[in-house]
Amino acid sequence: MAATKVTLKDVAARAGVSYQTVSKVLNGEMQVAPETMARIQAAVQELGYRPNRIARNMRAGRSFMIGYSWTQTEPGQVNHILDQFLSSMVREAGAVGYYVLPFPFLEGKEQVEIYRDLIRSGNVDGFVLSSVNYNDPRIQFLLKQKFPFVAFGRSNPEWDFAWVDIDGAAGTRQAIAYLIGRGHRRIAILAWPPDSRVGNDRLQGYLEAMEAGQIVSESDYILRGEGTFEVGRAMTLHLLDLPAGRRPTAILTLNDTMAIGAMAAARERGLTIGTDLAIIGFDDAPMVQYLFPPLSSVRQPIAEAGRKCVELLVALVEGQTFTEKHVLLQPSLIIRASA
Amino acid sequence: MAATKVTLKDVAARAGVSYQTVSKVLNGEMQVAPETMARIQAAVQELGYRPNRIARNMRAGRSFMIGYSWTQTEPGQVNHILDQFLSSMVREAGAVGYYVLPFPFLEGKEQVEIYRDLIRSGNVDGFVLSSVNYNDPRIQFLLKQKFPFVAFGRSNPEWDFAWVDIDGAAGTRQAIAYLIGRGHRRIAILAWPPDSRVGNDRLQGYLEAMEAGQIVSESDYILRGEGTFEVGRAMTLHLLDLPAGRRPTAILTLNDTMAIGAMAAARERGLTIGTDLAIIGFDDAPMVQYLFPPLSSVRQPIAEAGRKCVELLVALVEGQTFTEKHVLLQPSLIIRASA
DNA sequence: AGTTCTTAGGCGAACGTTCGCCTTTCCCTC
DNA sequence: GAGGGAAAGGCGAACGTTCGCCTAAGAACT
Repeated sequence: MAATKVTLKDVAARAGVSYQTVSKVLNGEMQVAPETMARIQAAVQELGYRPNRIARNMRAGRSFMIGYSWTQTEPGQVNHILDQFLSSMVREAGAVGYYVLPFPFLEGKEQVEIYRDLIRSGNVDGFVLSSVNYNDPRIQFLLKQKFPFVAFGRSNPEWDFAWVDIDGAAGTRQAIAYLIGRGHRRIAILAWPPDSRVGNDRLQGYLEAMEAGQIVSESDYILRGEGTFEVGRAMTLHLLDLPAGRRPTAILTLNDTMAIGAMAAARERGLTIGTDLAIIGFDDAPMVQYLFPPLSSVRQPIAEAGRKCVELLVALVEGQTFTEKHVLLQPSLIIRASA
Repeated sequence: MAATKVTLKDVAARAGVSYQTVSKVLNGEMQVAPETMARIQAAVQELGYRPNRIARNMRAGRSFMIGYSWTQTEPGQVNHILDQFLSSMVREAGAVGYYVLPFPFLEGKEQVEIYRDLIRSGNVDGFVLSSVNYNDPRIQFLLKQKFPFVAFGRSNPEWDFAWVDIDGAAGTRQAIAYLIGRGHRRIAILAWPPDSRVGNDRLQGYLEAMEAGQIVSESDYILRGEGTFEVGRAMTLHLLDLPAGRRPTAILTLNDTMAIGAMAAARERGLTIGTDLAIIGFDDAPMVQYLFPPLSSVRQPIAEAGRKCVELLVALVEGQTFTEKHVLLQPSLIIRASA
């Protein structure tokens, strides 16, 4: 095996030049005689030389690492996002000479400490933040430190920072417009508590689309709660217990888990999903296409978001002047049998 | 902001000692006068010093990084594993001073090249391998290079390497034993092609449990195919079309996606799942508890596997003599309404 | 009184790069 | 024939650590 690491000096010795010359030649910073070039390349090839990344980073005073951490989902929830998002970040980062460094996600006061530590120890050149919400302490901290970062998700509008987000309102607008087009008028939405920025964004789309369809959105069609199966089921049962003329004919939920809860409730009430009651979810988790009936849902371009986050961050880190520091990606409505 | 990084020399200047002394004191390799100690600690605190990880690694000649890559799932499949596995690796690694370095997963000939590059560039001290199968070229390569790695999953029995795996046969044994205990005799299994080591392992458990229950396992109850919804559905339709007296009363599948396909098939034939036909899946994906009816499945201790992989790898990297280089973890059967 | 031991800390070197500046050679031009 | 410039490459230094060895001074022992 390559028991002993091959260094510039080994290559230089074999090629008969100084090791600094090898470095410059390999980095294209120097013109050498063609035969010297050939000797160096041969030596590199034969010894299997690769520059030591640690030494290089040391010299550069940078790590070429992008810090990323994510909330681990509680059991019963899926993080189908992670695979796509992380994979695309890793790929995009690799293409421009960076790596992604995952680190544990902590809640509360300690959370910012990890970021501080990673910065001070020179472990990362920048961060990508996930699960961003209002008043995010990480954003506050990083802004104060003037340390490069890109948020996947928006936060307080008065803060000035780079972000990539999915246009949730556009997603719900599409869904509602579709339902209206199918003749629905009594359309309910299972939304999230008002402290969720993502939830508010998506709810906003519902309101806009209802207004655009000239439908007065009744307040008892707007229910808020945690995005779980149980909450989705309970809310739906509540809606289905309204008097016949007031019972909604369609329900939009802000995630798929709630939609599955809604489907369970509809089944309990003996309704046929898709005809008696239309249901549309959000996220398009991989399995929802196999539900009975297959669930219509709003799909988010996650991989694209990961790419964009890295692209923006690298531009920031390398001080490039770039056009836009905000990227809003469009989700798409996937229609299946449930609506 | 900490525009300029704080180094040992800054701390030393403020504490009035040489920077090497600061280093030794912080690493507990030197006794100093209590007041000197206090001055040093005060300086560290005031300046917010953290050792530069790159410089430290450079000196150590190691990266303290664990390379990891995973197969990105095709759309329609979930990688519910990744979140748990990666989170637990990151956590465990962090606890012992390591980080996890994700890198792109490539198929084919290039795959080994990435590993070679990461080794030569000193990027990682070891690897954790996922999606291991027979004749895995990565294992062959790393064994030849004598480079530390731990596989999550077994491979060719004649190869001697450290691995952590889930006892798939034990999982299917439990499932079949349960079905037999419930009075089932005609039990089919939807298995995978014989080139899948994981699939063969799980199938083996089926065979053993059938034998233990003194049931002759009929070859037409053992179907093999890709682990998709469509294949699961098609195989199940085939089984349900057997003559009445030969039709299986229970089906075990090697993953949840096939089980969901099986459920769809049963529904198409007008059967009530759980009573007319028992179905048990494998993996216990987060959403299967919300299916109708909720799917029984075999749950794997993924987080524990991630922890163990890191534990073994670090022991290998640091040359510790350790007891066992093979860890076999036990899955558990989760019974819900489908069986 | 000389020797050894212990305590407290200093100093140079090294890890593998990259960067800036220097030297040598050769060719061309006036 | 002196001067200039390009081409080809060498050399020292630095990034921030850690490590091994050295020194100075006082205490303790013979």
